[in-house]
Amino acid sequence: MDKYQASKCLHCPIRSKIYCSCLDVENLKDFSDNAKHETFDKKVIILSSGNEINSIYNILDGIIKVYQLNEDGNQQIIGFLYPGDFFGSHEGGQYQFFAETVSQAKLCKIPIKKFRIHLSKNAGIRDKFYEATTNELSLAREHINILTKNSAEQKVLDFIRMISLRQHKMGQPINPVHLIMPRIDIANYLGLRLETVSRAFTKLKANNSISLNNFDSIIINNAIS
Amino acid sequence: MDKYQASKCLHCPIRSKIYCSCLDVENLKDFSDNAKHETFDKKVIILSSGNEINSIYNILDGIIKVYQLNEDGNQQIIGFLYPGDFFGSHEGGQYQFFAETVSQAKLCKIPIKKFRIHLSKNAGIRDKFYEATTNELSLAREHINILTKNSAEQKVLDFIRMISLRQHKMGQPINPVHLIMPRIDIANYLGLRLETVSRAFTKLKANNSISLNNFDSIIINNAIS
DNA sequence: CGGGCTATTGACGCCTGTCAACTACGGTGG
DNA sequence: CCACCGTAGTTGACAGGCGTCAATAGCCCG
Repeated sequence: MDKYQASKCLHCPIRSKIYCSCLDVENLKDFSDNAKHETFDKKVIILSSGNEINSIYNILDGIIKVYQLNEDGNQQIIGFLYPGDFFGSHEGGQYQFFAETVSQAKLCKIPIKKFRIHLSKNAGIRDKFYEATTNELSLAREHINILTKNSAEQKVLDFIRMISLRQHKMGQPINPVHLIMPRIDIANYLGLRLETVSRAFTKLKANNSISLNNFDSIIINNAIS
Repeated sequence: MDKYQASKCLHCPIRSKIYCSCLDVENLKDFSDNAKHETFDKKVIILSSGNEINSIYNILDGIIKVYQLNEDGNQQIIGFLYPGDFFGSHEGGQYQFFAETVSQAKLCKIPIKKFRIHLSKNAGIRDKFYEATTNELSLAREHINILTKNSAEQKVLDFIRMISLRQHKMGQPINPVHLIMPRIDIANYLGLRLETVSRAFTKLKANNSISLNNFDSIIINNAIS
């Protein structure tokens, strides 16, 4: 069992891209003992705002959307997470957001109590973790930048570029861009309606800014402008 | 000199609302020795994106706007800071944003090297600092929530409420709300044009949602809806 | 009193939201 | 294998809201 667990983290496909990268073999084994891999179907809510924080999740495979409910009870998507991202932390007793699978997903789940022990005794993890938070902050600000663009076409193009860079960071090519999430989620993220997003795609095709293979496979024709 | 410096932090009007609150007398004196108070006119750029990080600033009095330049070179305001807020940190070698005074402002400036020494040896400050970063993150998400509202009227009303809460956190009453920043900055923050913001104010007055004393002194008539 | 800056208001065209119809794709059951 | 249905995406028509350009009003400061 121990052997299997240790190898689980040792052979983790995303370890180099996450806070665990700073762990030595000893600590990694400790992590392995506590980490549990789970697979989820699409459209499954992993955690909900207001629930007691009990675990932190690393994404091994698949895409997760993170959203809040605004005062009217409407969903507001604040981000899409990819393999190598994690979610579920951020002090305080309760989760401040919802996390839901967009596609089928494989997650690595670590009890928050165990995780906090690592945080307290390992400065490396602490730093990585702080870094991850500031990274979230810059993603939020990038989101803000997109939201203040004044045409739907520009917002959608920026969105596609953002996803393109995101998948590039995971070692995949810039093109084609795979938009796994449905149009309605893109629209929500951009503060638009799905019809408007659909029209923006049509215009971008007409512009030759992009080409579509399928709904979800897009080629950005011009890196500029 | 030392005596004056120590009393500077001891009598600091915002100390209870900032990371310094966790300092004991000894460390406070150390802070005092390094902290420098400076007064700035309105519309003065305190720090610029891309510049080497050399100081961290606490706001003693006045309002600061924080902005980025997007790819077109346009200003995008990402926040307004009030007394008790600070800015200038966030690891990496360079500032990632611009900070500019909106009103006349009084700041407390601390060399980053000295500050990092405190960070490394004082867990209390470290925690407070991490907390401040997550707080920034939730402010950014609140901003995102406002930006996705689909009417200008709603955006402006949300903005006024946000500022109202902000000044309440500083111990001032909810009403009247003082909008120190010009309409053009509000418009920029909300992703609108200043004419649209102006019209939104007019509509909100007609609705009886708000009343205006002056341009910058506003009463929210109905806390609900 | 005059000049410059900021805010408001007006006119108009375009873009986005809304409602609705239609198409494309995938899965299920006969 | 095909018919059917449900879900997701596209397209159309129309009205209202926002951006744009322009003129006017209000305020501060010299």
